[in-house]
Amino acid sequence: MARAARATPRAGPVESSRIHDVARVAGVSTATVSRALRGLDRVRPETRDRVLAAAAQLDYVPSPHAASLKSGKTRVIGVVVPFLTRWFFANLIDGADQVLRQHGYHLLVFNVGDRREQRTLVLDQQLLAKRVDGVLVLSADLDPAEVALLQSLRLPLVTVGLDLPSYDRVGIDDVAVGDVAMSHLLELGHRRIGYIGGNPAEDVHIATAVNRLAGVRAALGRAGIPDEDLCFQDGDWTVRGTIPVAERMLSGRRRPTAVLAASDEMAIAVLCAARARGLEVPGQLSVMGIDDHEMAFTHDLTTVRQQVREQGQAAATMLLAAFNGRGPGQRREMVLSTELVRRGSTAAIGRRGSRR
Amino acid sequence: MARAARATPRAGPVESSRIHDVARVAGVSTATVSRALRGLDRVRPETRDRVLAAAAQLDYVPSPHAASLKSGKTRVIGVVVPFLTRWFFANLIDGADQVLRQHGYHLLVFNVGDRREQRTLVLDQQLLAKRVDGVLVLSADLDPAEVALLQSLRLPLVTVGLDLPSYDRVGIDDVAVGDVAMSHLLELGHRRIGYIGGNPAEDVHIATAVNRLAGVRAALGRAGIPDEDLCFQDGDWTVRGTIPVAERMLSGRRRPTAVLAASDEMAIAVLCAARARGLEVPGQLSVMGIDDHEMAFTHDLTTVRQQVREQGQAAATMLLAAFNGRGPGQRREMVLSTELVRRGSTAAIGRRGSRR
DNA sequence: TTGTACGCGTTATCAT
DNA sequence: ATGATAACGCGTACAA
Repeated sequence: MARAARATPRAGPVESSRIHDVARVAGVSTATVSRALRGLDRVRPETRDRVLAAAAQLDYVPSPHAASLKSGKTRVIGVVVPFLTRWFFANLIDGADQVLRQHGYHLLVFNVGDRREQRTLVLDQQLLAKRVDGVLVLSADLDPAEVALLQSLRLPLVTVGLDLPSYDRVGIDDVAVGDVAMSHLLELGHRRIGYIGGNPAEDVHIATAVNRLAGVRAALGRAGIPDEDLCFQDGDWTVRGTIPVAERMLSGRRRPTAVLAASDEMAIAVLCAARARGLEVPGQLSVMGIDDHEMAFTHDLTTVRQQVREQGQAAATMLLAAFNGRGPGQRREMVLSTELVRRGSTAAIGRRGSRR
Repeated sequence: MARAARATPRAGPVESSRIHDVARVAGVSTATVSRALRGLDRVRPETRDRVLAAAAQLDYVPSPHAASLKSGKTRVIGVVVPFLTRWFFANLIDGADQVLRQHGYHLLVFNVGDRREQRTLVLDQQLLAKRVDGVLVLSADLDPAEVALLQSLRLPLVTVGLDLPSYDRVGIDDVAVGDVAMSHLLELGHRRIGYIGGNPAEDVHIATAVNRLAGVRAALGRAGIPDEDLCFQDGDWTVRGTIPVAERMLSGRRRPTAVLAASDEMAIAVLCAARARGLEVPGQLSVMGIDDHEMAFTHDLTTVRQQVREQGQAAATMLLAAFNGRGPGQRREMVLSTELVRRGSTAAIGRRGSRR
């Protein structure tokens, strides 16, 4: 504040001031400066004011490196994420960042990609060990060696969208989500149904893929749908990658009357494939996704909403709790609610249904 | 590598080894260890091997804080960005990250939001000063005080999507982009045309808004379109925020036959508004965007493509060049090419045009 | 309540 | 080619 207010940036290289300078100006020792600035007690109010004034005057900011060296704390959180650019991950990070920033923490992003590149992460993890106070792992499936590595760091760690035994966890009930979604299609009278799930052989979203599929199967089982009425395929969670899959599904002999995809991106791919084949949605084909991706409503896509940003916030809050001495008591889990969002891409079988 | 290979994580807290331990095991001094590990010369190959072996055996990783304290280098880049979650910024960051990671740099994200919150950044900038070796500023318009602050840091800095005098810059030719887009609609015979631009009073994308508008006006001027055939509105670059704007534009007495939006997100909002009013695209209304957002093709949206990830990569490369002693010679600018992408949302006036 | 002095783990300088 | 040692800037016993 004071800094920005000073309207006259002096010329010449700015020698950033050190704690010693503040001590000199305030007429105290460096130890007192340190205590005063960090709000510790055992400092006379009057002295504290003098120190604060001197610090403000000198634009003093402690060197984080020197502080870390001594204290072992970095006020930096490592975020391990497979993709920065996907809606889901960007929103998780955004939510976490908002909370952590408020508490004076910064985010160091470890954009590890899929498993192939992830190897390069291993070394980074080492770096991570001495660079960060805690770790957020977002939907990146880790192999046992990597998990062992993380454990050896003995760092507070919270996962989102995956289940690492013994670590705090934030997520949604993916089984219920799959069930709710499929149940919606069943209630509309659909029987010949396609499902595009995540590929469990992939490296990301594994738990999500497995659990949503389990929910889907549960709903189908209750409805007593025979297997020959089903068409299951695996997608890669993206629009582009799923289009060929969707085309295959829509071109079969016994075309389904409804398709559920495990993500909205994949559902949008189904919409594209349907448009390419001249199929009317929802007249000839109902399409449904999961997530309520920010673009879902632009396609009038029925879906099951999850609160992504909120999950990021919750994960960050858990991490902060771990810092504030919530001992290694028991593991914490937080499951956020989800919600069916009916839009125009699904309709009762036989009815024409009108899309907004 | 060696670390991950060791299949037996020992129990008990892992005392990470220090340079002193490596020196002891290798039978040399810490100075030699430092030289050997950093690939400096003046180390006998044989000695280097002994050091490397000892380091591997001990899983030694240098403390970045201690190294930074002494060397002044952090191997961290600060990225100042208004929004993490928007496609454009996420892809810029992703591109930059890919290049920087390869060179051993990490990304520290400064998600500053719009101007209101940005104030909180000011203090962070101070932190930034001692934490990072360089700065990437992405389309965030900074007020004079903030610019002065950045300058006082004397740090290498590259901007993307804005023009900070005297700093390296990566971008596209937004004037040409606006011109090309509007020219496409004009060539299709449209005369009554709507334009949804960015609001120049906003804090982000200011230069983009101004320049694209200038290109649009240039094309209109050449075509001699009278002002009464135009309808200009400002959007906020997002789908949600632009829908009311689009609805207003489509509900006027003299509805345009074509609408150009300064971003694909805003163009998608126009498509939503058109669908809500039952307008056929492109039969009754041509719609065009700019960017080639990842979702543009799902709406079969004609647009002008820019290479976003590549801009991030280019900016990172420039920053690296600045580190490698490209003296303060002259300022560097890099302008990436753009390309008209014709899809099904635009058609010649009067013709029905068929959407895929 | 305040000051002194040491140590955090590394890099850089200088001597050998 | 290698080693001894002094910083780097801060936090914190411990002494006063």
